[in-house]
Amino acid sequence: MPAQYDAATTEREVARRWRGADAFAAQDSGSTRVGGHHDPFVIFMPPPNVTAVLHVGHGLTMTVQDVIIRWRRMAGDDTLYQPGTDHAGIATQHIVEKMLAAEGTTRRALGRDTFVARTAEFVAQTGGTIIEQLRAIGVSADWSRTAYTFSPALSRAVREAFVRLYEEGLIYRGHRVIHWCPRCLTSLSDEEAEHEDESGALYHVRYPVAGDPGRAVVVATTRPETMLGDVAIAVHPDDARYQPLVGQRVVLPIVGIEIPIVADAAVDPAFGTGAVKITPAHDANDFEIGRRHALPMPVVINPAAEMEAGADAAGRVPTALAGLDRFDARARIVEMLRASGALVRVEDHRHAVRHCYRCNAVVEPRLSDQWFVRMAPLAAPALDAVRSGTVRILPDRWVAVYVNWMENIRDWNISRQLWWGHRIPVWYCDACGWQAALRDDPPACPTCAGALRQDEDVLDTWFSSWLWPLSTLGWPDDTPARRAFYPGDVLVTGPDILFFWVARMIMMGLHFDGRAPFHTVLLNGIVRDTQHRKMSKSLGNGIDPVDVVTLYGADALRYTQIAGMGLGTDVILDPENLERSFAPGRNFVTKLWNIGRFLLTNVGDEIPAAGIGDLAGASALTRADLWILARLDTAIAACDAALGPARPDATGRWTGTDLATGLRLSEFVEAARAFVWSDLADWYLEHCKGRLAPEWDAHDRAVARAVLLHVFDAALRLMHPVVPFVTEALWQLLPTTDPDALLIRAAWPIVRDLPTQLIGRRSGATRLSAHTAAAEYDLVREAASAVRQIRADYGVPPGTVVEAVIEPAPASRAVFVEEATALGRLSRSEARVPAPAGTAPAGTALAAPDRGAAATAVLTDGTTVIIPLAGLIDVAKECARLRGELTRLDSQLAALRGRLANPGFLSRAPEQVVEGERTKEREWATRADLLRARVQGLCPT
RNA sequence: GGGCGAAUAGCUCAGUUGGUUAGAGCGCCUGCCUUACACGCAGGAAGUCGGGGGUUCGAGUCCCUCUUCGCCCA
Repeated sequence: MPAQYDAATTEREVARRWRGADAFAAQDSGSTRVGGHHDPFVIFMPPPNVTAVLHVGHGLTMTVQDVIIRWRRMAGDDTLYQPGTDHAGIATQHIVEKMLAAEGTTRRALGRDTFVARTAEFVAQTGGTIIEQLRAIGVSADWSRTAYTFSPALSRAVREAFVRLYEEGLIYRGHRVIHWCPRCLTSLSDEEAEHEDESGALYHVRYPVAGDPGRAVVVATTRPETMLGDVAIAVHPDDARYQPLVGQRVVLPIVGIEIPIVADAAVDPAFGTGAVKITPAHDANDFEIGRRHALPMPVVINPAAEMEAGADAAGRVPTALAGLDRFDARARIVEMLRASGALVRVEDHRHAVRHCYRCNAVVEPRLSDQWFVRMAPLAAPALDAVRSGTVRILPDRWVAVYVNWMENIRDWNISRQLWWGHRIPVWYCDACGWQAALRDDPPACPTCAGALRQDEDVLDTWFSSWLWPLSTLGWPDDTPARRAFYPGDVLVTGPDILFFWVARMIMMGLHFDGRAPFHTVLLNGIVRDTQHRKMSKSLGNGIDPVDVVTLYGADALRYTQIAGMGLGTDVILDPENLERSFAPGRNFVTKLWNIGRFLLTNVGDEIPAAGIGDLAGASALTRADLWILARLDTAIAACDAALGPARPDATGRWTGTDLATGLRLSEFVEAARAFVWSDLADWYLEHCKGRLAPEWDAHDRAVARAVLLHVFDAALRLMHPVVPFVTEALWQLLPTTDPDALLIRAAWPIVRDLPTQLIGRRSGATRLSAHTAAAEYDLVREAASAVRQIRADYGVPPGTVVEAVIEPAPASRAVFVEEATALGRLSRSEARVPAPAGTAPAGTALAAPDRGAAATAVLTDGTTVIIPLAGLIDVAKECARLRGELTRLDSQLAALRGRLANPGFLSRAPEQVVEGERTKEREWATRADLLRARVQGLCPT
């Protein structure tokens, strides 16, 4: 075995083996739902944009999913990790349009069909990039099922869904003010128009009353440029200041026309002056007010966000302003208002401005015709699914956010004025006015046989994404995959697409299948830099996971991300210092490798004659063996507790604490890591060094080898979901591994029934429970630590073997007598346990070492460890050390005794707690007495 | 403006229904190339649990309040 772990070579080799064994493949026939023998367990990968390159956000989410799926695969489930990409309408069209621009052409010059073909070609060339990158970080999805939202099969699902919803009256065409991105030249949904706080201004403008120029109404607005489209002023009906004016008319400055003053309850009397201008074509609220009052809706801003007299706006845009960008126009209009004296004042004003989530341009509200999904009927069951525990959200604080959104749901604009996407399957007959949504392209109008025209727009990409769990499994058809794997289990993604995607998938699953597509939503954190800024391309603070894989290996990347991520918390990484960020992962992988190296070189190729069960039966296990086996059980239990439960019980609903239990991957990896490093490597391996020596008893050496192999094998299984490559490579090297077996499909470790009794090889006829033996070994470890601490305190050179005299507490005498050699090895000491006072020959106990020149430690059970350190000891220092400890212990004891003297505590605290405190009091008192005696014997008063 | 959440060691976070001496990783300090590993080993320092008040035998944990920060929705 090479001394240095070579991640690149190993990962390539292991990946090849997995590929050769088709290790990621899900079996339709394996699911219990279709008569198989394994519970299905399904994760739908959030499809990355087909043009995307892997970033740390993907890396994190996909790694989380992969850890979960590998865990369930080993636990025996029939796992499906469903991968794929989405066609990303706006983003992809953007990229191709940029390429065209570089070639000096445009999509309009090419025409729709040519442009779409060109884009498809681009996707075909580059679309596989992110899939290859995901493979490189070890994502074990079933790549044979890789789906694509724009594939014929998934497009059919999209069309079917549209037509059904249309037929059900849940899709309709609406005429209203929507969010418009003037750069992408398309409409956006509410979710795609993101709020961003900006400092702006509130302009107070004077609108003189018609026929009475002395009087005026002052309105406050943040967008003065829209005034060209004003059709009214609105005030609250109860606002006493304006009541007399309602019904009168004011003169619109600059334009010079008269508009009415209306009363509407939607006006907030406390905002600004309490009077607002109404621009129905350019503000969603104003649109509603305009409709209520049957006001005209003149359009004064064009799709490119330039001032232009559009529908119903003849004469409203002065030539001086026509063609100006909306922000330039704002400045000019403010100037004009100021010059005419209409501008009363301007005050600073912070407000949320909507921006396009793709290009960040300021969104322009625009009056237009769009297709909408009626959301309330779909939201009700989806809301109920979460409320009833059919679907849980982790961390559970997101439930409130989900509920809040669902309760205030608004209809979803699904039209996009793009060419790259699923074209809306609605046809119009201009001749007779016939209109329909159709599953198959119609040849001609069924009513008048006239020519048909298909809707020009395409669907929001999310309209295909919300079908993902259904469409990837073959919906609308009743396929074997769908029968086996729908509904799925866990959905992992970032909270930023909770509404965009997760909530809508739940709606579609419930609507078309009757069952939610998964029972658990896990929202992971966001990857940020050390200044807590979200990593992004535009900030240039990103980390390329592929770089990390090259430098440190995929395992290091995965380990670092998982270990650094509490449930739903952000992961902080330093893009400037990859070494600092990823060293923990690399170091852990190296540690595992070196444990394997030690073990394999010492254990050799022999398969142990006996398994753990046999050894226990043969009473061959030592205290240390039972200790490490007990620690392994503890670790497995801790890992299981951190990860599970995998699914709700037979009722199909999460209840009680299960609503917020499990999928704590950082706790899982920490439990496994602590076992590997702190228990196995730091203690058990060190302990075994003596037993593996050639001169050691052959039988006990064989026992140690068997235990080592068993424990390391289990450790590799526990770690495999997080660091799959190095664990698979090491596991292949174990002599106990079947040549055809793969760790990826090996069984998840289970807590075993530890042998309940031990007749220790060197402990005569002592019968001990495994639990007691393990607890006794903890005492040995405590003694070793005490010796090490004294060594360090007194600067004993590491090579020097010191003498350690143990005066055991009566109950621990046998332990220390039997484990003296082991203790010595762990602490570089010659440990001896003198016979109890009275039975030892005079002068052999503690006369030999000068007690005055010794350092002392008192263990928790009352055992005293004495290290004679003639020449090194400093009585004053030792006294200070002991007195310090004694003082600390005494003050704690005083607090404890105070509690036990409190009648309220004794009468009201549970018996168990009181008893625990009493036990503690006895132990502490013993220790304090021993320490006090030592101080009195050693220290001058 | 409405809603949700957070504040625990220098940093990132655990801390389960109130009950040991509040933990982990990283970082920091000291000493070590002890033949698996210096990507390591051993030892160590470090927290008035954001401030104030309350409930309780007992509060990091429950309640109120203030401060600061984050997210979602208008």
